[in-house]
Amino acid sequence: MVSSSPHQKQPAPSTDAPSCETSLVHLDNVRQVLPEVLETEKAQRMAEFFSALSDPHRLKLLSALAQQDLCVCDLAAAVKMGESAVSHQLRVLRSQRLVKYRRQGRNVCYSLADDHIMALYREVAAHLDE
Amino acid sequence: MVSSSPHQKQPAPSTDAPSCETSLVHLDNVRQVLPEVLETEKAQRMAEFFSALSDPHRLKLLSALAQQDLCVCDLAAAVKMGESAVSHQLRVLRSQRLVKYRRQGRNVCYSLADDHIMALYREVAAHLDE
DNA sequence: AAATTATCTGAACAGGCATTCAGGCGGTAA
DNA sequence: TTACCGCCTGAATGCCTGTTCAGATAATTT
Repeated sequence: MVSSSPHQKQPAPSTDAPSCETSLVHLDNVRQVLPEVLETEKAQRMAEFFSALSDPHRLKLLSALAQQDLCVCDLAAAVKMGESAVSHQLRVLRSQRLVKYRRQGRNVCYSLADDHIMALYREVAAHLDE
Repeated sequence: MVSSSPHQKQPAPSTDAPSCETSLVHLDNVRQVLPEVLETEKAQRMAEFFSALSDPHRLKLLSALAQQDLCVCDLAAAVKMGESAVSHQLRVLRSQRLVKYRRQGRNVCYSLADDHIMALYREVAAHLDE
């Protein structure tokens, strides 16, 4: 740790360029944190994952699957959506490997990808109920 | 558990209306799962929470704050965004109580709301690296 | 084979969200 | 007080996302 409390004007940066358009940053703090900031690509992937969970219908689908494996038409009935809409949403969940599926006759049976997901689910539920 | 494998045509439902437009649902499954499906309001709140995490810039901000508390202009420098944009994003994070803030002189210093958030963060990172 | 059922897909439209720009507010220093 | 700095806010624009409808594909039944 270097200096920590806000704003004693940085005179002239020793090595790097100032890199800040308007405000006077605390270069020490920034330099310390910068290498730990999530890389863009990783941040992107993580954002896509959370994005898959950021829809109430998809969360309902997951909560239904947490109970038992179900085929598309049952899911549609359970969450009261059209089957096409469900199919689209399941595609999103699949793309983030949140659910698995297998054919059973002419139905397609969906299930949670792993328990891991449930753990996360409960973690958030706890946060919201705090 | 009642019957579980797909599609032996339900003849006439005993009590409830069929409630499905096109496909033949497995009423047993649906009835069993239905009461466990996330209520709309709760699903909504949870979706909003995940939505706050579904942006790479916000995740970068959080990863920076995970390292140490920072004021807005430092955050902007750390994640290479404009300060106004950062401010808008911080508002989102605040609205979900992901971050706290306090004034320090004329700066506003942000920090993670609780460790809880970090646990969740790591959980997801693990899922993505699996 | 033809018909039926379950699911998926693509295009089109509507609604919501992130970014930018301009300006405002609160705190600090001269 | 006046000037300045850090941060916030609101409106406007462009993009991304969810839903719907129509049609396609796959598996089953007659």
